[in-house]
Amino acid sequence: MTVTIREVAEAAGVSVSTVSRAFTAPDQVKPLTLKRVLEAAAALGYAANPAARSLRGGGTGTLGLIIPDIANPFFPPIIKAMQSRARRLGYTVLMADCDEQEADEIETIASVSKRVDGLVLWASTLSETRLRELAGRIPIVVVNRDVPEVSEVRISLAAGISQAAEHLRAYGHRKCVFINASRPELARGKSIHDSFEAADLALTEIGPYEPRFETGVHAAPLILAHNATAVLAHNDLVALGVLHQLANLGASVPGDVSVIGIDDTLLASVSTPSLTTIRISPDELAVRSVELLTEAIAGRESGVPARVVEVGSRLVPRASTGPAPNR
Amino acid sequence: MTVTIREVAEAAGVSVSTVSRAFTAPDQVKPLTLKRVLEAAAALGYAANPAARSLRGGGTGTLGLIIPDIANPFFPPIIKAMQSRARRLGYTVLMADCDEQEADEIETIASVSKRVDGLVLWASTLSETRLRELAGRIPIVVVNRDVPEVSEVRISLAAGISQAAEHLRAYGHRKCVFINASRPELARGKSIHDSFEAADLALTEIGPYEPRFETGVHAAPLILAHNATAVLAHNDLVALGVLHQLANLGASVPGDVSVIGIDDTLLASVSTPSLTTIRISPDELAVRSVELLTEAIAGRESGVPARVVEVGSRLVPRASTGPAPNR
DNA sequence: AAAGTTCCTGGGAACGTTTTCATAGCCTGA
DNA sequence: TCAGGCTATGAAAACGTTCCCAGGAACTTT
Repeated sequence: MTVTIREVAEAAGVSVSTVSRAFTAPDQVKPLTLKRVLEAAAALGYAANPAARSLRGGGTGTLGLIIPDIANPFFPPIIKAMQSRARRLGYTVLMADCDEQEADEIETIASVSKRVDGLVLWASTLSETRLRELAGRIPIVVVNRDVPEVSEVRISLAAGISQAAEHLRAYGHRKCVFINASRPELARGKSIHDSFEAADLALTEIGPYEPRFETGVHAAPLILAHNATAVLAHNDLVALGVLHQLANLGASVPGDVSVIGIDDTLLASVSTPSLTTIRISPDELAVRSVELLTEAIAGRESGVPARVVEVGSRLVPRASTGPAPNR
Repeated sequence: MTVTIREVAEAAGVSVSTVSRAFTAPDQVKPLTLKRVLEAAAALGYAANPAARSLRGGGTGTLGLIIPDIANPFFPPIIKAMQSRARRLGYTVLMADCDEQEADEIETIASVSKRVDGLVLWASTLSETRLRELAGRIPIVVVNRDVPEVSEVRISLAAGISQAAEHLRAYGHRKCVFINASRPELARGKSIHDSFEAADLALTEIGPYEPRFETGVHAAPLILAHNATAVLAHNDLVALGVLHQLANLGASVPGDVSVIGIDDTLLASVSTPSLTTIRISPDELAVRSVELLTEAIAGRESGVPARVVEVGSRLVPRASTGPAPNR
């Protein structure tokens, strides 16, 4: 049924070794022979069997991607970008969602790790010990987890946050609320409070809550109660909750309150008003993590040291921010 | 480095055959022996090598899922549901996005088809001939493509559409605009016009356009120009474009115009006002397609005939629809 | 007690590649 | 002209399983 290397060899009048070389090391076979082999292969519709190849030890040609929740609109563009990037390097991406559950993540990793050459773990729920142990068995790259001797892609919101503060200050705002639902990247480096203070903006933090739409809904009246004229939300989804409830409360955006999200998901660009937000480039995230992972795979034997790369952010001003109201 | 069946056999004092049977046909090995093998395997941390298994002919244990665009918020919940369903059946899901490009789809299928036991093709761009030819080589299930002798999951919007019509009629609407961007499921069976006519509602169709946010933006003034008090949009995204632009034009929703979307994506539940929409259950879609595919895989040899199953829809009333304005 | 069954286990081939090693032909340089 | 090196090719082992086949042990049945 399925056409193997042997049949190609027969058709081309060469040995299987030569056919194999024609695909994996074309420069080692005489041009004329190469042509014959390639033509025979094309005529028969031959495609190498990945199982046999990886059994022999050539790797699986697949990169694994473990994501906490695909339904979070932050991830699809990243997955997409990783796929196209990986494809260009000859890899397939095996993506798995693990519902933010540690048990699911462990099970998923176990079932996937034999099928891939390496793993990108997004916001893993695993303990540092477990991650290091895993890294000993298979090349991994973690995103937003700081574990020694493991390559990491680190998101930095610093630029976006300080741009947001300046943006609000330029609009004359003085009081801002931050709706916190625990982003690991905010716990690092210069604090969000420092950035806002640097722009001479008073920042009140509320939470931590769950990162859901309802959190924004619940937070909206608190913003008004604090007499704040601006909000920075944990992410776009929470910001949309704020927008929703402010409308219900009769407060206009940006007339009475300016709202800023984080992530620049699809949600931000299609809301009414469209949402000013802090963008983290999915393409850059994807390119970096694939780069780090292929690097780790290539250096598996030779022991290339782990690397950390930082991916920045920037403010994308849209319609949900504007001049502070005069009081 | 990696632990194989042979080492387990040695540790348990049995042959490799027995170890293999302990995992693939436990009832064929004596309980005591089984216990010894399982313990040895656990102690060594043994996990079967999928490459070897599939090379031998046991299938890959993977289902392929080809999607036109993951960034479309309709898909993530489906992918998620398919994964959890497949996992319960012992399968892994290999998802690939192909950007709605036929060339990408062909390439993707080629690179993926050897790694999976079967394929679910969502809204494939492939010709019917190609699909049938593909079906001859590997079990496939198509979604929303009608090709003879190939199993299909078919989305039916009939129920949702007629509920939408009745819903609007009950609110006193008489004129409605439909923003068309070509959904194959609307071209089948009772037409959308018939459903609206049955509810005594005049329906004006505009388009076809591209299914984008901007399409809704562009369509909004046309709705007012038509003197319609209700809109049915191609999907939630387009509906959000309408919402956006109606707000800019000073028309209130649902005060002046009622808006209905299709798909019930995340967008619908987080917009302001929240969007009345026609829901197609992602879980049912996922369960059905996995079911059909595993069926096709199991019946590969025995030649089980292709099946078609229909997945229904229903209206989810939210805040974007209300009483028609008095004129 | 012999013959037939059933149950459990082990040996070994096969799956489709890649890669090491060997070999044969050819070229280079003195 | 011949030693030595390079190039192109083939033979065969190995990767980790599964599964067919065979055989021994333990039961039944007569």
